[in-house]
Amino acid sequence: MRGCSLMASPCKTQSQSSSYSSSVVEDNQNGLRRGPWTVDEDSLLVHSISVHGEGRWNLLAIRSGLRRTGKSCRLRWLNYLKPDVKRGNLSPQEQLLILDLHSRWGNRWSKIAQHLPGRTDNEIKNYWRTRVQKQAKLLNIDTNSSEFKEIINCFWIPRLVHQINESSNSPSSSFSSPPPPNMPPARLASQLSDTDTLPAADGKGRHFDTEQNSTSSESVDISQVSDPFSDVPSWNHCSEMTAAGFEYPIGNSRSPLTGWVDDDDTFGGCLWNFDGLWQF
DNA sequence: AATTACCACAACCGCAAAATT
DNA sequence: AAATTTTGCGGTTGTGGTAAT
Repeated sequence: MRGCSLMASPCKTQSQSSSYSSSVVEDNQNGLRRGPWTVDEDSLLVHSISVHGEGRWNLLAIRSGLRRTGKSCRLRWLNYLKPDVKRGNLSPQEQLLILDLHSRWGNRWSKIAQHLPGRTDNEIKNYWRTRVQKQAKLLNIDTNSSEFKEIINCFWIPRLVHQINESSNSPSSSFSSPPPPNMPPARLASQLSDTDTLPAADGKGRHFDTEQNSTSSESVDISQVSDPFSDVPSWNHCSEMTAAGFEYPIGNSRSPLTGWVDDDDTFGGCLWNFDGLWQF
């Protein structure tokens, strides 16, 4: 795997991280610190929260003696320090759920995160940007386009389901990202309750693409959301073109060698190459 | 061995809603 | 009721690690 799965502490030992402050910026105007958190700061924040509890972040920041904004403290706690935050790679089940929920809710990261125990909106957002949008970019397709959504439905999701089935069928599977044993199973979209549906309008003025907006302007019909684990593929609505083998969008002259494989006959003889997505 | 490019992720920012005074 | 503060969200940027050259 390239890169570092985690930034501040997991890539480093405690002592290394303690000295990991070269990039910390001191705001001269009010003496506040910015940038990566040190182990000492983390300890201070955790201790302060254990004493005063969560909330009132500005006050907490002052009480703790941390020269950080309340906002920064809140973010650090919620995205990293909170005990139930789950670290590590997203399981195929989680990826599947993200794809499914995003198709319905768009960039409602926090809402999506509510259905992935231990995962933060930031993590899901990063996943989407670094994995999903990367693929879209490679294909020169807009992630909001119907083409891309069809690719998700016809290739990506089936591939994930395939991998999940494979890993469940063979305990010794070498699948690189098995679900954590103690993790509560993430609910599938098809298992969401009615209260999970979107209201007619959230009134928050959040911005998401118009197509998503139009979709989310009405309650989601759960019955129309196929179970991705079902043996009956939900991608059977895919067009003849994609079922027979996806063709590049008109005008896309990119070489098939860079992102596609056609050596797997599992899903119609032509598959998007997702391999990189599995190898975290 | 040094440099460059890319990647994943943590952290910051601006904005708006909600809560409090 | 208005003003102020706090909280939460989504978008964006910055950083360090690693692979490639």
